[in-house]
Amino acid sequence: MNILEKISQNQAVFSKSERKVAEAILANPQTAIHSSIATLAKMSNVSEPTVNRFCRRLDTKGFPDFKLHLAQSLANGTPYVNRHVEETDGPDEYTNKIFESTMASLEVARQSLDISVINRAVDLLTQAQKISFFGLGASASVAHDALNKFFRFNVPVVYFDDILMQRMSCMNCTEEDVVVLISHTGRTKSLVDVAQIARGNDATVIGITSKDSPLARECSLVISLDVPEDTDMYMPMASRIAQLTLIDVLATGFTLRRGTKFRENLKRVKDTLRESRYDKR
Amino acid sequence: MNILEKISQNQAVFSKSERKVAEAILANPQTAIHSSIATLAKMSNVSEPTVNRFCRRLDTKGFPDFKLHLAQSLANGTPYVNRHVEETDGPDEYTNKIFESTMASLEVARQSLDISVINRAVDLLTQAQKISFFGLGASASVAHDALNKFFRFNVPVVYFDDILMQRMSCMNCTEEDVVVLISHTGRTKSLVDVAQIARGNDATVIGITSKDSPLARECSLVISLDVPEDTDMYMPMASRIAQLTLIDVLATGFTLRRGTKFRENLKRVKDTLRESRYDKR
DNA sequence: CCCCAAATGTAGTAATATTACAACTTATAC
DNA sequence: GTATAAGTTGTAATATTACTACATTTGGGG
Repeated sequence: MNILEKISQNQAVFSKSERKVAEAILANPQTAIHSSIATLAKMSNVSEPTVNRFCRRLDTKGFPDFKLHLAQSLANGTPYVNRHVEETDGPDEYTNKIFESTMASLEVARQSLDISVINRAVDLLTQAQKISFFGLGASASVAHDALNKFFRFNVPVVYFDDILMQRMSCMNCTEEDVVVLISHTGRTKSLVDVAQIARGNDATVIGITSKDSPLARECSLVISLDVPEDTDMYMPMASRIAQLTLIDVLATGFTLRRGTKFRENLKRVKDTLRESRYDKR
Repeated sequence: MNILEKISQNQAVFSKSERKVAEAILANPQTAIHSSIATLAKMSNVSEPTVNRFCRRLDTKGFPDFKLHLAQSLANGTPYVNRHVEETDGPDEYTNKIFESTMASLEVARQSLDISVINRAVDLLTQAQKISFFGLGASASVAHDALNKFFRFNVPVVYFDDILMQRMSCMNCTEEDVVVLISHTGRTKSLVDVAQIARGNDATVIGITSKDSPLARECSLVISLDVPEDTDMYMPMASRIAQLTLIDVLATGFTLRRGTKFRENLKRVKDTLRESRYDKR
């Protein structure tokens, strides 16, 4: 637990002098971590052992250990967990909050991932005759991105953000095809339909969605991403980034499974792109 | 800057013994922060002053100060930027490495951002009669995502991933239009052309690209994102995530500028979407 | 092979933190 | 009100830890 919060919460437990120390630290934690026990004692107008006792009361081994904990609390850009954007935030505030909460969501997503499922998904993708990526709305751009990645692998790959095209494409599926469906909520009706159609034609359906959703129930394999979505803004933000990172993971797993020679191919693709570019000076 | 990155990057600068220290720390940073200089010296098979010199070479005041920095690096969910995926990595390894390096890149991107430029960009976007988002390849899906976001704002917004459509669209630009061009390298020829056409018609051109690139030179305003791209995989990964997060920032700035009433509109858009969904139990 | 510079280690010194204990404060019982 | 015990705080001694100055070693070039 964050030691700064701990200090402000345990105020009641502290003795008079200890509270002085707490105040001195809270007033300027950044200075505190760069001070010696003597300096901090002076700043708080108490003796050195008092500071030491203060540290121990917070379940640290002593002053140096306490400083380490404090340093870590300060390092986390997110001292107070839910850094939602406020009405009154200026550009620097909302920029930092969005970046920080995006990073935090990625961390949560990473921890919620089931590696064995990822591995299985990579298995299925490498064996596929044809891969389709479908999504709608915000998830459409994720599917679009997946197309861009897997297209380089020289595998037949398909992407549509049009419901009818998605349905028609799935009508012609075979059991050797893999269909990847992307949806944060997993409750988009037409995407659930697409899943059923694909399954009806024996295709393998991989869902990148939240578990226990209607879509999840129709999939052969579900990669569930439990990302806390910031609903304040009424737009998918963090969920989408997590999905994209997952696509990166799948693409990387794909290339690793294919071996070194395959990666030389990739380099050639990249080299070809260079012709459409201005030279790097 | 993250001191763990610094250690792995500066390997070349270190002397033989210093490298031993670096290895010992990288092998088990968690232990390192709880050790005294003597313990760490033993673990690395060097003398105490060597450890001290090692710390100073990393621009810290000494060993205790170094430990503080190290503690802060460990506290951030983002251990190393340079955790490249290896040939031999298993699914859990490459998954974690990709998530971690993505988070690290976001942190780097955040620090490289110029807030005043963001603020200016939000200004321009809110005043625009029509907003266009153009990108090619991997950046196309970012533009696609931007479309999805800004479309909800009830502003005329346009997106094309087709070069000809992009050009034609820019032919009809006016000075009240804003064109946002997305490109990691900023060296894609046809996108530079598009910038010139748009500028020729007095439109405002915002570039989300790397600074000092040919594209940057053609833009009215450049939001530069300096993200270290992992080139091992020959695919844009981190740069794209940073671009998307930047889009989130711009969209958020946009809504904040428009005020509360505007945000109620957004809620209605979201509520409308609900009809296409299965109910949440 | 020798010299010089860089690197590393040794031993002493300085700083910092911890402990033991004494003095003081406060609360409570009589 | 006073005695006493418990709790709090400070002082001074001690132990730990980090740093500095200098000696020794190593390695590379003439």
